Amino acid sequence: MDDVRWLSAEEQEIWRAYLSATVAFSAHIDRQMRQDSGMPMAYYEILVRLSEAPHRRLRMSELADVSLSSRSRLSHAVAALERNGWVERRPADGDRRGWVCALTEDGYAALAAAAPGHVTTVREHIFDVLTPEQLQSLRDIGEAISAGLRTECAAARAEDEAGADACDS
Amino acid sequence: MDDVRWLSAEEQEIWRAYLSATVAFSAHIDRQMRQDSGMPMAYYEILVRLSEAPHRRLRMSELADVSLSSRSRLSHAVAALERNGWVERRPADGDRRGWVCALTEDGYAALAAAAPGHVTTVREHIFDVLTPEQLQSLRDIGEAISAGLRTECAAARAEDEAGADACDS
DNA sequence: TAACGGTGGTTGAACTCTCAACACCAGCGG
DNA sequence: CCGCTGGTGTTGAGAGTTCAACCACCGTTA
Repeated sequence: MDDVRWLSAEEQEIWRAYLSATVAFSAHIDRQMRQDSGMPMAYYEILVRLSEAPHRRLRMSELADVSLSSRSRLSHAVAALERNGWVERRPADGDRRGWVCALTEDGYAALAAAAPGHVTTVREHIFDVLTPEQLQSLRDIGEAISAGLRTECAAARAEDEAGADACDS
Repeated sequence: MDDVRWLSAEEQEIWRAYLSATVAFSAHIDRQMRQDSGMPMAYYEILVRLSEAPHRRLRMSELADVSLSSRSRLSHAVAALERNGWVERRPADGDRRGWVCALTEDGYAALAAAAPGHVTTVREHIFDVLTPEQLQSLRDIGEAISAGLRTECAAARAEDEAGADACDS
């Protein structure tokens, strides 16, 4: 385990460029969302995914998967959103363990109010500063990284029969 | 302000690819750092920047800038790192307002212990899954996004004489 | 020297996230 | 019918972040 493949000087520059941009931009977009709409980006993502689901409702576990959050985080987040009157929790029919989370009219209105500012921020800082070629490359890069994370989870699950494989988001 | 330039279907796919990858990867690398070294990525970044500074020490404000964190966050973080014995705070000479933060030997040892696992994770999920062309593109993309964020700050400062321009990281 | 706006840094409260239990139920095998 | 394993979702405590004051000090100006 001592033969670490350290980063070359050029690799370090690439890694720093990636890290700086993603950290700074995610901070920027999160701050924009909090200031203009009073919720963090993670909550906005939950509302978006709900709004795109059939009947604007989703099982908690599915909602956790698509909104890129852990189950525990989703539980806390939905509790907060419910206090705002933006979502409702109802028992799932057919499985007395499960719950479905449904977007309310107020929640949809809050989402509609938040969307313009969010989209404008994304356009200004991503689509307006990158060339079409860079955007295509960005898609490929994102998919490659996501695929790499998924295959690591699969590999960990396969070779690790002792459970607890730490691969939830 | 009603003419929002919404995202096309293809733009939405690109944005989703970017968002999924960055959120999932940052969660992954943060979890790796917490499990293996007991500190979040933000703290590791602080130690790294300190270790690269002359005499392994830096003014608080400079440290905040290079480690991509707000002043408040850095204050709390350095307080925690100081409790671990990994950094020390000393008054800055020449300016009785300021403080310099210095990496201790224990802090350097903690950084050296954390680095291999961190670098391995970065290599496996970035450099091993992307082509040389994609890596070059990733650097350009990161620099373009960072530049866009900086120019927005400059523009906001220029046209906004009422102060409070919200451009700290 | 006294006032004053600007900078450096801290603090505390509220909020969000993570982690490790925990409760509950489904499905299956004895 | 009971136990057992696994999946669903929640809870509470602790850690980390944000935001809005706040204090102390600098440099400038009157």
